[in-house]
Amino acid sequence: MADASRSARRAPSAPVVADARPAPVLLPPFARAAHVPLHHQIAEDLVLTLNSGRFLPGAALPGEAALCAHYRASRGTIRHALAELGRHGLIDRHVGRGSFLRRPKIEGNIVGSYRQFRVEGPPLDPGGRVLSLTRRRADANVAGILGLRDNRSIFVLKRLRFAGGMPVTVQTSYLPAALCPSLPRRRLDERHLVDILLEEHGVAMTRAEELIEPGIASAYDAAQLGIRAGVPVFQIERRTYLADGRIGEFRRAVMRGDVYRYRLDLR
Amino acid sequence: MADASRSARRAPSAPVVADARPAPVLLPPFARAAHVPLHHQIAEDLVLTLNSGRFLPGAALPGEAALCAHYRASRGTIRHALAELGRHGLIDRHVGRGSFLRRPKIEGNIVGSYRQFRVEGPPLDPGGRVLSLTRRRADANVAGILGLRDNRSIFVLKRLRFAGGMPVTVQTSYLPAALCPSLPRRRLDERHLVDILLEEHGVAMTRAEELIEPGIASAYDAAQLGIRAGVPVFQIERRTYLADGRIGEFRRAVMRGDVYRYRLDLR
DNA sequence: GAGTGGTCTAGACCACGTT
DNA sequence: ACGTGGTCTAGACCACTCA
Repeated sequence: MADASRSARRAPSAPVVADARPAPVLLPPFARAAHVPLHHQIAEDLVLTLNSGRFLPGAALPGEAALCAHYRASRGTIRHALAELGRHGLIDRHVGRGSFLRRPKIEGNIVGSYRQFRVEGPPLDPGGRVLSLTRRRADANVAGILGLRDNRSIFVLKRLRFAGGMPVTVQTSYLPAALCPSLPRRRLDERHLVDILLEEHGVAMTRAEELIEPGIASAYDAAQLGIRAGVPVFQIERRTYLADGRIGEFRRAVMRGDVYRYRLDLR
Repeated sequence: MADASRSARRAPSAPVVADARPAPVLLPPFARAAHVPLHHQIAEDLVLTLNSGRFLPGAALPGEAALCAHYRASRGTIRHALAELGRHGLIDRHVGRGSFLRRPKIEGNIVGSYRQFRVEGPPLDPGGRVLSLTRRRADANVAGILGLRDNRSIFVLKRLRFAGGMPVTVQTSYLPAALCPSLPRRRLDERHLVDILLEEHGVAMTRAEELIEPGIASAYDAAQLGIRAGVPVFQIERRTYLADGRIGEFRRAVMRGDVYRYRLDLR
């Protein structure tokens, strides 16, 4: 079907307008290997073909039936491979229309197609130096963020944290006191907050969300971190959620920009 | 099997040590709805159950066979749902052992389990004001980054880019001239570089990688961006790759920190 | 109406880990 | 030896899109 080298598709009676429809994807011969999952081989083969640069974005892939024939595989296996490509953002799939080589979105939106991110830098040591730990009533601001009524009791915890012994981030955490009647200073020196809440209070933090902005080290932060005031740092807000959707911790952190950076992979 | 409420498992002759093996997951009754894919209903049901807080991390899920019976669905459907949960990082799966509620890794590593990131802020307009466009020989630095031999011809393009008419980022791009014999200033005003390379030179950029650091606006950047010198900005390095792995563009950018921020979702 | 991808089933064989 | 998840097949019905 749909052999693009045939020019007959270009409606002979209509004026020849640049169709903007790229030539469909043509697959090279395929030989399956042993000892590696077939769906994986097929996915790899398709990735190689589609990334070869021989086809334009928007090009139509063969239908699933055609792929079954070409790869001599069942539809389930083909669909397994295609689903993988779809998740990786290499192709778009539409019922009733077909599968298409994805248009590169790398620039269109500021980031169209996600991929992965990493934080590059040394891993944080557990715990850290407790700079202060107080229990007080939530003001309207914090109460709003934590989703509490005003005047509820909260813990405010300031810690300096290290990576391989080097101070790298100053964190101020706000926690509803209801979650953890006690919060011994000692434990916070050497353990992750997440672990303490889970193992000593049965509170599971399942999800977190971070907002990252550039900032400038204040004199106070700089003194703690051993850097000069005014140098660039990351300012990070984190909300950590409990299983039921409530916020278990709200945290503001200042992280050294000379030690850490974020890496994004886009496709 | 493995009914943890039976205490017989705790080797009666051995001393009673806390086994650390959490109670297995017990599923509530399930009734399927109409008009929504079964695998999706099952996945949702499992998410709700696992996130309910009734089970500890590490708890074993029923085997696939048991799930088939419980949900009265075929194994393919069950596996479809489980694969989804696995991808979302809610469960860990191990051949020969089973599936388990995932242990929260949110803090252990600086980021144990990734999820997604977004850039929050207005989308970039295509094109932008060309501040300068020169063609010159690559010095050792740029040649090294682009993977070229010294003295190869490159384009150096400085652009001010906008979002909804507001200047938001200053970009300096380095491109091997071999990719695009011509690079008309005019086109760069109104089109994405990626699109120009693809449609006018048949060069497809398939992948990009960004490094993000905090920085401080220089007097020059600030003037272009309409902000004060010294305010925090993002400094972004981007390498964009061709299908064959070569670098098609190396770019340094300064982006307003008061307009954009990064959001990470961790699980 | 023909072709597309989405869903679902039933059954098979396998390598792996535990016991 | 047994149960686990991983792979693969063959066949069915559906809703959707397009000509």
